Amino acid sequence: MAKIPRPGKPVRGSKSGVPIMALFDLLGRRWAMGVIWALCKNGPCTFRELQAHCESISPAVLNTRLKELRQAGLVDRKPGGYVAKADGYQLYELLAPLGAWSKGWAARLAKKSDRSSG
Amino acid sequence: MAKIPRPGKPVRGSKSGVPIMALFDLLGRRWAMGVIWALCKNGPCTFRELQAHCESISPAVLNTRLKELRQAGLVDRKPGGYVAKADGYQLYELLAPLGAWSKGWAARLAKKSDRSSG
DNA sequence: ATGGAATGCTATGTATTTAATAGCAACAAC
DNA sequence: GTTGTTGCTATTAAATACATAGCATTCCAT
Repeated sequence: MAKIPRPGKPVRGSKSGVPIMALFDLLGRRWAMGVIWALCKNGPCTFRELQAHCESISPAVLNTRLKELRQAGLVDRKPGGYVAKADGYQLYELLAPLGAWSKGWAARLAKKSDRSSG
Repeated sequence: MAKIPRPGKPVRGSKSGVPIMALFDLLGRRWAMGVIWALCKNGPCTFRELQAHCESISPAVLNTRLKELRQAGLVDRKPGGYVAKADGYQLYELLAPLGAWSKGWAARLAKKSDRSSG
């Protein structure tokens, strides 16, 4: 399986292991942010519920992401399903503003493509 | 080349094209956030300067990310180099808190691995 | 205890993405 | 015309993700 990024250790693309680079390595993987998002929005979920919330993630990838997020201390597994830990929620709260911002961004992009295509 | 995610259109892993999912698709690619980070921290950069700031990104990937970020309206190319556009800076400002947070996260993880490995 | 249903997850084969490296075409200075 | 910088492409290999099937375990009703 993929090497799991850890701050302080060399990370993909960074010898320094600066924390933000480790974080970007962790989050810059398919579905990583989506899983945190889904987990924090919907509360504790079973594996299959989480899979449903992510619409079309494959079990292999979900499982890999969950392992990574657990090793990163963001997610925990309890009897009954997966839960975001304190750090996971904090991260979600930092990510949350992106939700609102992305709507404006989408609108601006839509306008732009109006102009360029019609 | 990879399909570029656009809000409002089906995105990898999401039929709905909800803006946040499009954004996650865009940012959930290797180096995407790192490039925005580097560009906004260091100001306008030439291709090769950007490459240097990212330590070890390959030109092919950098070029791909830059194309995507330009299409997403986050980055612009001017004579003399690449610049973050307004949306790019806004996104950077939303991402910036992750920098501080990641240090605490790193510290907590380090403690945890102390406990588990020694 | 047997049948079903849900659970978490692995296995497999294929496609996509990224990496690593070399190198080209355009331009500028000398 | 040589040397250096620029932005970028080509190529080949490795890593990652996808899609699908399916297994082992647990639960519950019968």
